[in-house]
Formats: sequence, C-alpha cells, structure tokens
Amino acid sequence: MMEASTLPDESLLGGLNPAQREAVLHRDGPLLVLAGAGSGKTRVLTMRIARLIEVHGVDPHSILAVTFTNKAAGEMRDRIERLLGRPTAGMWIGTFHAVGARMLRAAPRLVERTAAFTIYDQDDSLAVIKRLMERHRVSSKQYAPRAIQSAISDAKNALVAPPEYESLAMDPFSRTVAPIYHDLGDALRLANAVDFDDLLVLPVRLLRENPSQLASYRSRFRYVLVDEYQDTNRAQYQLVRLLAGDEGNVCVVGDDDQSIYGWRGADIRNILDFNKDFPAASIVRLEENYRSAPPILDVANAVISANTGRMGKTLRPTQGGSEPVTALRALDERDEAEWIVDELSTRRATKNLDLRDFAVLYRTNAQSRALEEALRRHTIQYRLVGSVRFYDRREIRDLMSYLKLIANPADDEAFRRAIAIPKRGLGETTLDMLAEVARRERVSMFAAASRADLLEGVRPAARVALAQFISLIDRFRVLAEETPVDELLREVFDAIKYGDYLKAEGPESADRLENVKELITGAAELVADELGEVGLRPLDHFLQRATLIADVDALEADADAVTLMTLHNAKGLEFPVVFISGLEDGLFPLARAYDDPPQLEEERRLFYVGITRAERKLYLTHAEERRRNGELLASRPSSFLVAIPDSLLDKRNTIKVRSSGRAAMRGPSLGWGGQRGGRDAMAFGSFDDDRDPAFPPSAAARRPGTPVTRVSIYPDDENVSQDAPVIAVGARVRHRRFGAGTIAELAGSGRELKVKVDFDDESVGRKTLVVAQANLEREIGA
DNA sequence: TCTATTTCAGTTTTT
DNA sequence: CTGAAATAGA
Repeated sequence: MMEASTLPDESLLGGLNPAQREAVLHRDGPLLVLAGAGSGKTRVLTMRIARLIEVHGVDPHSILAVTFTNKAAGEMRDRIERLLGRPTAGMWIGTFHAVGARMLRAAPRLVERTAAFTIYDQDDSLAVIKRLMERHRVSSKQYAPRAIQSAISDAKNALVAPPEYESLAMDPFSRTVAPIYHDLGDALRLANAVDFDDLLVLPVRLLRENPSQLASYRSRFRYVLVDEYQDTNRAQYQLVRLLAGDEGNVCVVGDDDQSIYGWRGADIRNILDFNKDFPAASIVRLEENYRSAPPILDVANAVISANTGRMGKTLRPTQGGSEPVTALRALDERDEAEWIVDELSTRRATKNLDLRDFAVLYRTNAQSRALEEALRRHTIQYRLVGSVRFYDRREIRDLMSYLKLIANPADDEAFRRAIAIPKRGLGETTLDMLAEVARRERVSMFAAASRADLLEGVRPAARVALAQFISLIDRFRVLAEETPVDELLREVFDAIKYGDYLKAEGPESADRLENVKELITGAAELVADELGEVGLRPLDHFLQRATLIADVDALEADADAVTLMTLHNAKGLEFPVVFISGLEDGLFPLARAYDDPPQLEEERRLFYVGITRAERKLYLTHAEERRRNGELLASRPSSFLVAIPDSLLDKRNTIKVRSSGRAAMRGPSLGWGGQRGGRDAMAFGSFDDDRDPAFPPSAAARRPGTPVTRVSIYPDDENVSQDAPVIAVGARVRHRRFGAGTIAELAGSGRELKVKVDFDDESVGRKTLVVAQANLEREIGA
C-alpha cells in the first residue's frame, strides 16, 4: 500500500477495500489471495491484470491467466478490456485444459502428435478402454469399464505414468488396470488423439523433457494468475510450478472452504501448502462479503465451521437485509418441486423479480426431473444446465464424428461412428477385421481401409462400401481446406442424407433436426466472433471448443428463465434467490460420504458453496420420501440441515405435510419439532415418534436409503396389465423359457419377492425365481 | 448385417 | 426407471 501514493494512476483502484487494494497492488513475487465467497475476487483479478498492463507497462503477451470455466475466461477478458478501453491481444486466458491444448498445438511433435490432433471426451476414451479390455480378456463384469477409466484418470492426474503405475500395482484390480493404462497411451498416440487428462499431463511432460520449451514459456509468461486454486490437481499444480519457477510472479486466488473437486484429483493441500511451496509468498485474506444478506452468511458460517483443517475465515457482511433463511419440509419430490415453483411465482410477483433471478440447485442431476415437470406445469421458462450436454446428443455426435474424421483421419473413434451412420452394410465383422489389420500394421483404421492390399479377407460388397466411404471423406478433406465449418457441416449433412436418416426414426426426429440446425448456426457464429486461434485451422478450433466447452459455458445471461443446475455447476455464480433442494441424508450428503470424514467435509463445502450463491433469499428444502431409481426411499433431513441452529431458520411445511396428519400431532403448525424448546436440535430427527399411531410405522424411522416395502410389486393396481400373474401359492403362471407351472412357495417381499414354481415340464422341475426379474405371465386361460 | 426384444446393471459431482 | 449389452430372429 505504500506504493499506492507513488503510482501515477489511482483510477484502477476505485472502490476497493484495503485487503483488495493490497492484492491488486502487490507487484512481484508469489501471492496467495484467500478469497471468501462473494468477496470480490474477480474484481481483484481483473483490476490487477488491468493495472499490470496500464500502470506497469506489462505486455499482455507476458500474462497467463487460468480460470475455471471458459465462460469465466471470456468474462474476465471482457472486463479487463472494458477497464483498459482496448483489446488485450496476446494475453493467454482460459481453462487449464484450453491452455494445455494450446501448448500442445504449438509443439505437437514433442508429444508425438500432429497439430490436428483430436481431443477425446470421456465417451470416446471409454470406448477405447472397453476395446482394450476385450483385447486383454478383462470382462466388463469383473471390473466396470468406468472404474478402470477412473483409475487411469486418477493416475494421470497424479502424474503417475504407466511404468510407475505398473510397478506400484499390487492388488488384482491395479494389476488389471496397468496393461490397459499402458496400451491406452499407444492407442491414443496412434489415433493422433489426446484425452482430457492428457491436456494437463502432456504439457507437464513437454516442459520437463524440453528445457528450451520451459525456458521460452518462463521468459514469456512473466505473470501467471490462477483462479479457483483450491480445485487444482497434481498435474495442474505442477504446470503452474513449472511455468512460474520458484521465484515467479504467480498469483493464485482461491478459497479452501470451496474445494469441491477432490473426487477429480483436486488436492486441497495445493492451497493449504502454498506458502511452503513459495516461501516468499505474501498472503492476503478477503473476508468482506459483498454478495449475501446477513442471515444467509450466518447460516454459511455456521455450516462451514463444522469442518476441520481449514485455514479459517469468517465472512463479514457488507450488505443489508434481514429476511431469514427458510427451511422447508415436503412430502415427496413432487410436493417439494410444486412448493418451490409456487413460492417462486409468488415471490416473483410480489418482489417484482425476473425469472433469471432464481436458481434451484441440487446434488444430483436426476433431481432435475421433478422440478422440470413442475415448472412445465406452471409454464415457467427454465434453463437446465448439465444433464444432457448439447454435444453429447446422438445427432450431434453423429455429425461431429464426420468433422473429426475429416480433421484427423487417424481418429479411430470418429471413424467407427461415422462409418456406422448411416448404415452402409458394414457391420461388426468388417470393422473388427479392419481394426485388427490396422493394429497389426500400426496404422489407423482409415489408412487400413484405404489400402486394397490389406483388405483381402473382406467381402467384395463390403470392400466397395469401404471404398465409397473413403472417397467421401477424402472429398470432404479437400473441401474443408477452403470451406467455413458451417458450410462444411451442411455439405456433410446433405451428402449422407442425414435428414432422411433422422426422419426414418419417427416423430421425435423433429427435435433432433432442430439441434442439428443449432449446431450449424453455432458453427457459423463461432467463426464469426473468433477468428480462431493462431496457427489453428478453423475446423480444429471448432472441434476443440466443442469438446472443451462446459455446461455452464452455454448459459446465456440474457435469457429470462429460472436456472436449474447441480451445486457443482453453480460454483462462481450468484443469484438473488436460491433454492437448495433435496437436503436429505443419503442424498446430500451422499450416503457414501457417511463413514469417510474427508468426503463428508467435501460435501459440507459443497453445501457452503450453494448457500453462498444467494444474495437476498435462501431456501433449503427436503422431502420425507423420494423416488430414486424407481424406488421410493424414506428420508430424514440432512445432518447438515439439522446442524444449523434453529434460531437461524424459518421452518415451514408444505400443505401436504400438514394435512397428511403428521403435523397435527405436533403442536404449533409451523414447528417441526412440536414440543417446544430444549429438543430443537433434535427436531428434524424426532418427527416420527409423535405421529398418529394409526399411521403405519414411519418409513423414515428406518435407516436412510432403505426402500419402503411395497405391498405389491406393481406400483398401482389400475395399471397392472392383463398379463400380470397372480402371485400366490397354487396360482398358475407362465415363464417364457420354462413354460407353465404352479407356484409352490413364496419367500421375501417387494423386489426381493421370490417364488418356487413347479413347472409342468418335468425336465424343468422346480425352480426358484425372483418375481421382479422373472417376467412371469398369467397362464393363458387360467 | 441389421433389428427387435429382452435382460441386466447401475445411479455423484465434470474439464 | 433408464440405458447398455446380449441375444434371437429376419
């Protein structure tokens, strides 16, 4: 701050508090900014960069800024440019993945790729892993492909290379993973592809193995800034260290209380140990909160204080407002959704708010269903973040596979998808053969298919189809040299008659066609507003963007609609009114976090992140019963909710809860605990012991996550089909394999209901069957 | 080779 | 309940 008076320009410090000023004014050397939620860290980052350029004359070219999402990157660049009044050409700003991709594109040969390499998303790499499992005779029943994929991903993010992994692998699972991990590297290299993790791992390798590269990046990036530092993993951390050096001007901003990506390899120690890694580091704490009303911050502070191992921070309000945080109990997820939508509508009308001022957050994507239905019933516009990514839709992937193959003919995943759609009379047999030949010759499938000498074993008809496909792609490759991406897409669409293909599928093809149109428009717009990265063909640029785009990146700011998303996606965003739904034990926190304290603390941080998204009003809702995977589960309120002091909450019940007879016994209609005083902390947990005894024993009294026993395996009797069998001793049933028989015994109940059946066919005899699975039918004429 | 049907397993969060 | 995979049949 001493510096301030000596600086020529005070204008870029306007409105900052002392701590923010200190962070902005800090000039050289490592700096850690511990920024509590809503403490204006984006402001600090943008002002700091603007000042570096404007006041200190730093060339934008020597600045690297890493953000958590592409959207954040774009917004930051905009803000800086607005502060400066001119463009920031030359500054690198983007996510770790985008920055990594850029480094690789600049020197692809150092990692055995060409500049046109494809980025495999999770589905692509999962497909490769499945195939490798087959080759290594690992059954997907023995180990889930996803488990293997995530083991490999963990290893990569921890910078453990295959040889090291192999030498560390002691248990059967790791020993199975090791050779697959090893071969995955080969497969990706051969396909001229990298996966998500490679975008971090390969740049690290590149810098470590090539001192000249390292030197040139270090001298270029004199200032490195990293946002959301608490969510960096080993590879990202290493990348920062390599680029910054020991003494570098590295400024990291983060909040240990908001670390929510531990499952993705993020290591909270990166932020906790920053001053060990950089002993010269200055630390600035931002604790003044500019976002939320005091009652919201009280709840936030109360929640997070239960965590241990924090750097410790208490948010101090600067905003006014006294509306309490509302906690709501609903009957089930429909009741919960209905209440949320009602409350939202009322609030919008009375407080004169827009739909865009509301967000409903939840732990798992599956929870959006009930909310969407309720919103649709009330014809309220909403935008859903996540769930089905635009680029994951089948029709989009179909067309994208063509583009990928055109850009990078070595891309075997794209080859497989493109060649299968539309149908060309080329099936599994031909493709397996082709893959085998390609592997033997160490070339891509596309290359193998182009070589007549390798296709001896292929049927003549298939050979013709292959040749046609190859020449089609070759034609596009020529076309792609000159043609903008959107036009290329239209050409592909026409050439493969994709419209006809979709129409043949039936009535729902209209939506898909709509998406295709959107894809083409999007391609045109992208070309128009970004001239592409330097040295990158527009096509490669488009493909890279499509792969690295995050769900939240697609959130249009101007749409007037309620936002639905997971708590993870909400990070970094804010809304005047926030609902956090599904606060039930087993769901939030998830059941698997129960007996794992670090995981439970991460769940709690996630809750904290959610709470601190709210500016004016916060709702925390839970339901007594919830349908999960088609099963009705009894739930008790989240331990997180129970732990919040009663004095901080305004507790309510939905009408259905009140009228279901449960609240009647519990005294004052607003109280959940009923009996006043004293046991308030127990209120959530105790609601079943004062229930009318006429009601069946509370389902919630059971352990969370236990299914509610159903009388019948059929949800409602009216819908039972004619073919539904009577399940009772002596009843006649029919099984599609074993034929007709008579039920001899019953055992178990609900989904576990088993029957012993004496089949008429004596060679079959008596069998024990699980009713829910056996698909028994009523015997005809019985 | 392709389609239709059935079986079966899974289900946290995402760049 | 949903989506993928296995299987049977055309």
